[in-house]
Amino acid sequence: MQDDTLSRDEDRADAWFRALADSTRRDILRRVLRHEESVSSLARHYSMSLTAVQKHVVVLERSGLITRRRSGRESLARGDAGNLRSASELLTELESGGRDHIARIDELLDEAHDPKE
Amino acid sequence: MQDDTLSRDEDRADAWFRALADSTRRDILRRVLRHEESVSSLARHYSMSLTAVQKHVVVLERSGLITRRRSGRESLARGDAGNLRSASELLTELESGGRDHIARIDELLDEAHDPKE
DNA sequence: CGAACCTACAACCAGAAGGTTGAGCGTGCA
DNA sequence: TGCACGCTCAACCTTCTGGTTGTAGGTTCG
Repeated sequence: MQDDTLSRDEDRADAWFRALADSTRRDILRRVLRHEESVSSLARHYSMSLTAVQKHVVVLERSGLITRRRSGRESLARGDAGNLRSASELLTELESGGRDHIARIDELLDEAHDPKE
Repeated sequence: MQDDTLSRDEDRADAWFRALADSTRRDILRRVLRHEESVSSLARHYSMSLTAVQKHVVVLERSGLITRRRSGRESLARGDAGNLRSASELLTELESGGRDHIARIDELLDEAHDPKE
């Protein structure tokens, strides 16, 4: 469970959209895009267990849409605007239905950075 | 087949990103954004059963990212640029903060005792 | 030190996802 | 008419998801 590099581009896109396909995770992402927040602080906003929220944070982290740093006993999460923008641009490219947009999408995926290296 | 209104906005967003979180479905979407294509024609591009591809098309259709029309014995799928744009804009909104949205969600959660129905 | 706090992780569970095969129905055509 | 084609649906299987509870380790502070 620790050795998946999300090597293939399509896998990375899968992870982005899968992470976004849950309203709780989108809400967490909105929050940590504005300011760093700890897992337990995040958990107080939702009517589910701390563990459930922690799992959502892990999903977001592994997708690359957020990063985390340790501060004492807290784990502070922050949104990764770069990767979110890459996901957004991938959609924009789909939207414009460009003929050679597939090559363009490869570019976008290539410039996305891996989570937690 | 169109009585599933996906009433809440968040449910619609869930469906959008869930539909996008699969590389086969993204590929189908790319194709039908360019030109209408039948289910069996789409299926010829992939190494899976017709039924599997048909299910992917149904997922895309129910998410609103594609529409279908009947032509004789064929079911022709076409990408819905409007809803795809909405999904894209939702990401852009996330990207740029979305303060109002968070406030509104907090209100709703404060009122509702049972979120998530 | 001891207590409270934050995080992590394992085990478990119900339900959804993604695939298969097989049957069946409407449509087009030789 | 008969038959191939395109699609749909049901049933089934396996894996993944999203939630739970319980246990435990590291950190802060009285």
